[in-house]
Amino acid sequence: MTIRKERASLRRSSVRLPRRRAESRALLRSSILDAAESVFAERGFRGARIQDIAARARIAVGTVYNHFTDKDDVLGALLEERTQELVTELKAKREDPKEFRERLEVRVGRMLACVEKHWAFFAVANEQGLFAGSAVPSARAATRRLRHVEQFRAVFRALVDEGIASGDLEPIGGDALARFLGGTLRAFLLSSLVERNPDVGRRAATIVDLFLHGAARRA
Amino acid sequence: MTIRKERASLRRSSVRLPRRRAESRALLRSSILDAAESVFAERGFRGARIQDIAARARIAVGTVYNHFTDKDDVLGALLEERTQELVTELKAKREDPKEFRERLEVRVGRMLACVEKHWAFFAVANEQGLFAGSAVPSARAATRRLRHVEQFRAVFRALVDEGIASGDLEPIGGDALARFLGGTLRAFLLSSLVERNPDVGRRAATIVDLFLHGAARRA
Amino acid sequence: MTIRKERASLRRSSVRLPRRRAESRALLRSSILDAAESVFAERGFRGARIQDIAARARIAVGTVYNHFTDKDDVLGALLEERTQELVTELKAKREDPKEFRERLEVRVGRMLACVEKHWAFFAVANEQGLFAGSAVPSARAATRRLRHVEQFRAVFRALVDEGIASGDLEPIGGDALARFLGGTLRAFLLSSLVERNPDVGRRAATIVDLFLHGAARRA
Amino acid sequence: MTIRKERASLRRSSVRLPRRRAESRALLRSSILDAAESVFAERGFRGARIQDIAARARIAVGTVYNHFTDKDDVLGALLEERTQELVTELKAKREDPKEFRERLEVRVGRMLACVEKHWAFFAVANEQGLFAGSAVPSARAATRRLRHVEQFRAVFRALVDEGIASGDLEPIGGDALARFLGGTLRAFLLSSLVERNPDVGRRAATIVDLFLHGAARRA
DNA sequence: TATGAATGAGCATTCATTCAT
DNA sequence: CATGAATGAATGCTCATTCAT
Repeated sequence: MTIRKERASLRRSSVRLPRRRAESRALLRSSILDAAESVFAERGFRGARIQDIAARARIAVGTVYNHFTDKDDVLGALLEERTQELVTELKAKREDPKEFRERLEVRVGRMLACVEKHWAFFAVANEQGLFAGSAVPSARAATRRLRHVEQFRAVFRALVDEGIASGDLEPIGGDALARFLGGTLRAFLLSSLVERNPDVGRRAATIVDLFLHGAARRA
Repeated sequence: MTIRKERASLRRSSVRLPRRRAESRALLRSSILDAAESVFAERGFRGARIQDIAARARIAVGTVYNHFTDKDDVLGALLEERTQELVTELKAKREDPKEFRERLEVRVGRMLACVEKHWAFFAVANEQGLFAGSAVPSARAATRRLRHVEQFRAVFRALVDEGIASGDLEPIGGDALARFLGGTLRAFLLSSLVERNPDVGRRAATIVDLFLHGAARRA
Repeated sequence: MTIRKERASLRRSSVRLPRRRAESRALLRSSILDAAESVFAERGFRGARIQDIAARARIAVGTVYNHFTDKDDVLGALLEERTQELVTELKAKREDPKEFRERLEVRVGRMLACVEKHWAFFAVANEQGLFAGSAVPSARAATRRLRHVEQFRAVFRALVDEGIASGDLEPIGGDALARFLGGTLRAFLLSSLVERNPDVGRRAATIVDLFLHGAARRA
Repeated sequence: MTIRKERASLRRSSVRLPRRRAESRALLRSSILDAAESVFAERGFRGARIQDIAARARIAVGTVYNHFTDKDDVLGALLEERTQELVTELKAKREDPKEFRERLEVRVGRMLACVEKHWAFFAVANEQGLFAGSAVPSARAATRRLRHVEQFRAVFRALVDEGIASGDLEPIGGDALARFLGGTLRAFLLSSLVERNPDVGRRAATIVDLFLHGAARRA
């Protein structure tokens, strides 16, 4: 309704209309992905019915198919989109502190925040084995997923390599450390999902501390 | 048909037969669970067809229903059975060393061995959120699962509590440490699944080391 | 958009425009029918999607519905249009020769030419049972079709009746002869579709010869 | 019911049961094909719903899929089965008369009888272009169909070649004559479908007469 | 009037479950 | 008990049709 009025008053150039259309198209696509994210999270990929996704997005089934070729495509697009968003968030930023431990804390904090926002995606990603292959869904999706797994791994790897380079981490295999970091994060991410503890900063500090110095009693 | 006749002619003692029957029944049940484990691991719970499970167990579909009420029941029984087995394996044993770090290594080692043997179960358990709730399959199964999750948690918790009690671990929240241990294990378990590195002992040492002292460069 | 503006600037007489409009309307309608003809021929009526027809006519789906009430109507209009055209072509013309055999040859020749031009329509007509009821699509269309079948039959019947009247054909039932003529034509029409033999005249002669004297060895 | 009783009284050997099963399986398959034949004939291939076929066969939808992989497979099997039956019927038999015209009459008569029995199949075959390609259904079915078309052609061709060899037919191209015969037959077959004239013999004579001597007035 | 995205009824196909043998 | 064919509800996907622009 609002949109229609806006359009009427804004009708200025022949370029305007297509732009609007593209916008609304993108909006719809995005709301389908949002709906899919939550339905996938609730019922798992196979348990999710296109009908449910459509209903949650308040559109008709057919409309889903105007934006995605099939169910696999919805999943693929979701992983693509969210992975991109998250990986961007996790990469180093110019304003990040220089000292390793602080850098780590900042970035782990960002990740926790992300997860809080997109916990549903994490459930999906986990089911799809994004954090470590488990089930074997459709072959088509599988190829696509590999790329995403790699992206995540690369982020953790880069983080760890930085630490090794700066002499802040033990020069054990970077791969093992990356996994260790991932595992530590994961352990607390999952509990965040349940507990909804809002103090992200403190948790980040705890995580980083355990990652760096372990659980052993310190003198 | 043939089998029944043979049995009839072999009838030896009125005690013998029931025992045989019970044995063969248990054997069949067990082989169905084995089949289910691998099929669930390959295709996920919803992706697995009773038909596939039956085929892998070299029996007819109907036979599955003579042993389990429905698909959910197969999953439930599988989780029950394997969880039992694993938890038993993970609990302290009398012959375990007394010193904490060694105790830990021995038990982590046992766990790695378990996983190697039952990697398929871990895939299933992971999908079912046994290690941290994600997807929400059938409600019926959900209740049952909670118990399993608790059993696993309890094992880790006990392990960590021992360490805290003996003064070997920082007295942070036992829950957090239990999660940390779980996460660290998980990180390496998953890679074991892929890499199939046979040297369990060395990996256990690495894991325990990281758990205790973290990844930071040591002086 | 552009088109509308151009039109607006070209507005010359109040009479002109409506005529133009009517013309362009008819043109569009006709191009939709052309598109429909080829798509129906390729995929059959039920297999043809309005979308395909629109695409082939280089218009939007909605436009099809501005000219026809529904898919059945497109088919109906197509049959109507083409049947009319063909029947006109097949009827006796003033310049046709008087002698029966020659008349026959001329008209069979015309028919062959028609088919060559509208082979796609024949495929459609055949599917619709225009040459002999087979499938039973929608009831609405069925009524309409009957009229077309009758028109075709009438043409053949008239041709044959002429021959009987002039004493050139055996006075067996006119209906049977009409069918025989139709069948003979059909046999060669279909091969024309495939072979694309351009010598219409010679084929017409062959057909007429077989129709008149049969396949038996002549002394 | 009857079957069950029979079985009880006949239970003799372990071979008996499988044989029965195979029989009932074949029976079911056959009744599905019968149902499919009539539904395809009524609504066309695409218009026919598996549900309709199942209903007409008085079975559940799923049962259709226990016997055929998909809808295309049902069509394919139908064409296969019936084509085989018909081609067999149309081939020369030892007891056929030696004289060409009589041979022809006998065989044309057999064909008419066949059609009367399987008129529905002819409608299907016609839609599928078995008698002359028109619509283009699924690619998978297409390959299969080609074989059937060829079988039919071969039968007509053989018939005509016999006539040419024996000097009873004009040595025009055998292909053209085969088509002519096919067309003539077809013309009357289709009318049989409608008229249900039972006197097969007389019609066969008429057809053969027209095929051999044409429609021209004889002295 | 042309456009093309949205709609949702309709259909092919799958698969958990039953049950006669 | 084991068997496996039959069942039919459930679900992904299609496509004729509508309607706001």
